[in-house]
Formats: sequence, C-alpha cells, structure tokens
Amino acid sequence: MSRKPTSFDIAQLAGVSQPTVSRALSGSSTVSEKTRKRIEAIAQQLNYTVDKNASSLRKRETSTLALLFYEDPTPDESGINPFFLSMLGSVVRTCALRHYDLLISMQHMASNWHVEFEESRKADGIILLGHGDFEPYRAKLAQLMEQGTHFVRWGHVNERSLGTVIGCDNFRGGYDATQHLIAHGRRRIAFLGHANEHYPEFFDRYRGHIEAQRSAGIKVVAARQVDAIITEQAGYDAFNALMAAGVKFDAIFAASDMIAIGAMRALTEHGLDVPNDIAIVGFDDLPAASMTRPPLTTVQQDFRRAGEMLVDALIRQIRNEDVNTAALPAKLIVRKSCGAH
Amino acid sequence: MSRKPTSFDIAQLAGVSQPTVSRALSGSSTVSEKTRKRIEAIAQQLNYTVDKNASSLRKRETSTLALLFYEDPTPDESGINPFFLSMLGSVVRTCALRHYDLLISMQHMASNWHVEFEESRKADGIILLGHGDFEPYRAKLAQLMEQGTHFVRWGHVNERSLGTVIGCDNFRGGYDATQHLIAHGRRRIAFLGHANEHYPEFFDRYRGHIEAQRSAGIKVVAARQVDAIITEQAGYDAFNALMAAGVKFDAIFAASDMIAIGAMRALTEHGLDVPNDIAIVGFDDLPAASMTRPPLTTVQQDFRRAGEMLVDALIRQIRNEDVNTAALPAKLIVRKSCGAH
DNA sequence: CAGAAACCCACATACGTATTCAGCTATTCA
DNA sequence: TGAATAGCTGAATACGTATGTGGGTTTCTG
Repeated sequence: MSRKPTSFDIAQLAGVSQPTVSRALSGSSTVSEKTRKRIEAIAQQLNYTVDKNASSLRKRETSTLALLFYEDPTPDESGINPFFLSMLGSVVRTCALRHYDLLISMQHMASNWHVEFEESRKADGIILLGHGDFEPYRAKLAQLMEQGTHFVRWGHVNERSLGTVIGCDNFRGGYDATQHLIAHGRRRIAFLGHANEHYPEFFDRYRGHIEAQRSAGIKVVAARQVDAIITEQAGYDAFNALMAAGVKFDAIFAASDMIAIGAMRALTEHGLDVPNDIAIVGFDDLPAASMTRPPLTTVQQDFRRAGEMLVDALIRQIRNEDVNTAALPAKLIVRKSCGAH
Repeated sequence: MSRKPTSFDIAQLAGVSQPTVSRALSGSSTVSEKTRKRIEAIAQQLNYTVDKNASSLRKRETSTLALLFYEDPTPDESGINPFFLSMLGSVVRTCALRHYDLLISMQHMASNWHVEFEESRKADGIILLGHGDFEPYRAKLAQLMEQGTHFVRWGHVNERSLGTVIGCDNFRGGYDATQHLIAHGRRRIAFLGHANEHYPEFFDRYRGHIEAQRSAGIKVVAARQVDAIITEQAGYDAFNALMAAGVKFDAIFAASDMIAIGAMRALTEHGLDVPNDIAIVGFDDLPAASMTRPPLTTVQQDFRRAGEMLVDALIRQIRNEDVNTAALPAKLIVRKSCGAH
C-alpha cells in the first residue's frame, strides 16, 4: 500500500467499522478489550497515525499552541531576545509532555497576528513573549480578549493586567540586588534601564532599587538613572552617557544582563576595574552572565519554571479552568562582579 | 454571529456559492474581477480566515514545516544548543516570508519522531538540527529517506551524505583559523574538540587544522588534541586535561566557541593570560563570542544565510524541484584573543 | 443571424476523522 | 420465560474547504 493508511484501512483489516477504529485508538471504553487489542496491533504494524488535520477539523480543536515573539518596534534582522530564547527550551519540552504541538512565529506590531492564529484554527491558544514599549500592544491585547482568544503572556504582573500574565517578582529582585550592593559598602548606585510605565518590568526593578536605598537611608540621585533598552549596545551607550555627564557612582544595577555586559565593555575601555572601581549586578541570569569576566552577579529568573507555567496556564485557560496570574520569585545569584567576598 | 464565519457565510452574503468564495480568495482567474472584489470585501469585514485544518485536509498539504532539535544522548533539561538557537530567528523569519508555519519540537533518539510528523500530516517536511555522535542517527535518516519524507539537515557536507545537507566549510574554517595563529607566531597549537568520524563537522575542522600546520611545516603533535563536545564545561575540562598531562602549547584552536569560552575560564584560573600566554581562536561566532574578555577571535558561520538556505532547500524538495547540498563559506573574524595586532 | 468560443459560476463530491443515534446480542432479573 | 438492561458495534453524518464537471450566459466570428 503506497497511500498513507487511514482508519478505513485499519477497519477493513480488523473486520470492523471505521468508527470502531477511531474509538479504539482514542481509548473509548465502549470498545471491547479484545477488538481494541486487535486494532492497536494492526495500526502499529501499518505505522498508522491519526491524520492531524482531519482530527482537528472534526474535533474543532488543534492540540497546538502558538508561541509568538512580538518584537520591539525595530524588527532587526532575525535576532530574538536571548532572554526569551532561554525560555524556549522549557516551553518546547512542556508542550511535548502535555501532548501539544508548538507553532512558532515572530511578528511585529504592524501585522494582524492577533486574529491570525486562533481564527484560522492553527492553534488553540497563544503564548506571547515580548519586550519593549508596552503601550502599543495594549489595544491588541484588548482585542484578543474581546475575541475570546486564549492567551498568556510573560511580563509585568499586577492586578490590572490584561489577561493572564506570568512574570517574575521584579520589585523584589531590584530590591535584593540593590540591598546586596549596599551591604557591601556601595552608596552611589547607578541604574541602567528605562524607568517608566512604558516598560513595566524595568520600572518595577527600578522601584525596588529605589526602595532599597530608601530603607538604607541613602539619598536617591536622579542623575544616576539612565535609560537603556534590553541590548548590549544600549548598556554600553548608557554607561558612556553616565561618564560623559560626569556622574559619580561606585556601583551599577543593570536592568538586564545584556545591559550589564555592555556596561562592562564600556567600563573596561575606560580602564576601570570590576568590582574594585565599580561593582555591577545584572538581572535575568542569562547563560552569558556566568561567562563574563568577572562572572556577573545577577538576579535569576527561573526560565524552566517560567516556561512550564506559561504552558500550563494556557492549557488551563483553554479548558476553561481557573487560572491565575502569577509572579515567580527572583533569586540573587552572587558571583564576582559585585565585590562580595 | 458568534460562530467563526465559514466560506458558506461569505457565499450567502455575497450571493454566490461556496466554491466561488474559495476560488475568489485563492486568486483563481476563473472568478470575475467584480465578484472577487465583493467577496474580498465581505471576507475582510467578517474577519474571515480560511480554516487551516479543512484546507490542509482537502489540499493534502499543510504549508507547515517542522523544526526538530535532535539532542545528544543526554537530553539534559531544556537546554538547546546555543548554536542552533542562533539559527532559529532566521528560520522563523524565512518561513514567514515563504508563507509556511513552523512547528517546533525537541526529541531525542529514542522517540519515533521520524514517523510522527509527516505521517500524521502535521508538516510537509522537516528541518533537522542536531549535534553529537552522528552514527546513531544514520538509521533513522535512512528510514526517513525510505518513507519519502522530505527533510533537510544542518551538518557535515559531503558526497555520501544522507539526504540534503546544508553546512559550513568546516575544513576551510579550521585551516584559516590555524593558519592565522601560525601567522602570528604560534607554533604549538592545541585542538580542543572531538576528532573522529563520529563527529564529522569537528573532524573536518580538525583536518583543516592539521593541513594548515603541514603547509607551514609544523610537526603535528597528537597529544595536543583533546576530545570535547560542544559545551562550555567540556572546554573547561579539556583545558585542564591538557594542563594535567603537561602538554606544552602556546595557542588553542577550539572546535566551538562554547569550548573556547570554557577553556578561557579554566585558563584564567590557572593565572594565564589571553592572548599573551595562550592565544585562542574559536568557531561559530556565537553572540557570546564578542562578549568575552578579551573578545574571541573565531570562525563565523553565517546563521542568517543558513536558516534561509535550510528553509528554501526544504521547500524546493517538497515541490520536487532540484535541490543540492551546499556548504556555506566560513569567515575568520579577528578580535583580540588571537593576539593579532 | 447561427454557431463557436470564452467566460462565469453552481453542483456534486472528496479529504479522514469523531460523534450521535440506533440496533443487535447476550445477560440479568422478576 | 419475557422483558429489561448492559455492552458493543455499525450506519449516517458533520467538520470546512478545494476542485472536477457541466451548464448557462455573453461575446466573438463569419
């Protein structure tokens, strides 16, 4: 037989009807044990697999999830944020464990991905991973909700969030990082990263950073905060901006590891030493963080757990079960760049 | 209307039959311009999208490609080889440009992915990305070919390869890297990485490495080659093994950047300096390579191009067009770790 | 003006599966 | 023993689209 075998073929060989084959293979209890065994054996032998399209069409569900990287306004060629790449493995694995397929796409704002996936029945739900200015996305998310599309998002967790969000305790992470620097004698700590509502995650880290200083009775100097998006180059530029402005500081809390790494590069060019001249703490614990010299002290986000939670939350939502937004704990990982002994 | 609109709904509103809607939206020339416009307007207004499952079922093709990471024997939790992650963005983007969806999965040898995807009509073809000992995969690939499954693979390019392979000119890369070290006065160059047929890509890099030395009249010392797989830890261990064995060397050519980075970590712990004591050249040009200190001189593989070629080769294969295995050029990127001025 | 060609479109049907409904056999119970 | 019940299975059908076929109208041609 050259054609791909169908349930009819199996049925004929087993001497039963097609519906019985379908029932037997899907584990329905209304098929006798004996005929099920027989059918399973034949299916196995013919390498029969249920046709995904026919099955999805009939069942009206796809057992597929979509993962969408929605990019910053400048969709630069083919780069995916390393932070999200780190989560990918876990998402892929969790999907497999839950018997879902995973569809991947990369879109920027302009496109109409928000109707695409569920409308065309390619996936039962969407996992959204994106950074950058959040505001432009708000309308799209609202539309998704209105459509009744199932989706979860990695991001800033708070009560007013649109839809289900899984994120990290950014405030606490920022607090701990800064407190750690303070505990090791630093008093003039710069913050590299955006610090406004358009970047809610960075903003939370910043607020934690401020709060830690307040608690320690340190006066906050506004000039020590410099905007920076998530890239290495942004960190490099931000550091140079600080230097150019003549700001005095003895430590840096960077809103992401990439920023920290860029800052370290600039810092080296200025002939400064980490951590003796300037201590640095990053955020994310990317794989790259442990490979810098000196290794970067940073706030760890649990990627593996994050991927699992995203997938599971989405599946629960698809099944109309209760699902809560959740913030994962942030954990300070002490290496060398902070000057702790 | 709460239901998702179907082509019948559009047909009714447009006062035509369902087949006409289908033809109009798929750009068939047998529909008059006027009715097409009308149908398109209505479809647009209702947010109509073709049901992917029904369409795939009927057309017997899915317009979906599958990307499969097939992992080393130890499927360690959720990590994906950074080399392949770098290619992901390009693959995703190219698929989008070609109007294909992309399904992602991660499997290890034990599973029967080789029947899964095309048999169940989830995808029209498979892109295989994997490293590690190649031999165990040979049988699976043979079975894929026998089934007539469309697939392309990133890997070692040679005439006897199974199926279509896209790869990099590893021999030339190894040659250039080593020659560069020699040109800067190094004579005792260690090679960190496997050097046998089970790891064909590494082996080619090794052969290039050897050839460059031969050309320069340098005696090859077997003890300067140490096995290492693709991980950072492997590089770290390999370097320490060299030291423990008392091997003398003034440069390292690492078969991958991760290995190089691991070696640099070990080297630092030994109090050695890069590049003064030991010069290092890596392979791959991962994002991490430019962020080490000193920045790593390495052999660049063109990820963007690679992703494009993989996707396009697969699509050509699906369309039964001619498709050739191809080797992309390798390009030496000179940074600081090699000691060039 | 007749016949042919060109142009549009509707009818019927197939893709492969899952589910509803009804029927049939064997068992149980009164 | 007759009827009710449980336990299995088959017939019919729907999911939404794409395409082969044939029929009707218009336009072209001589």
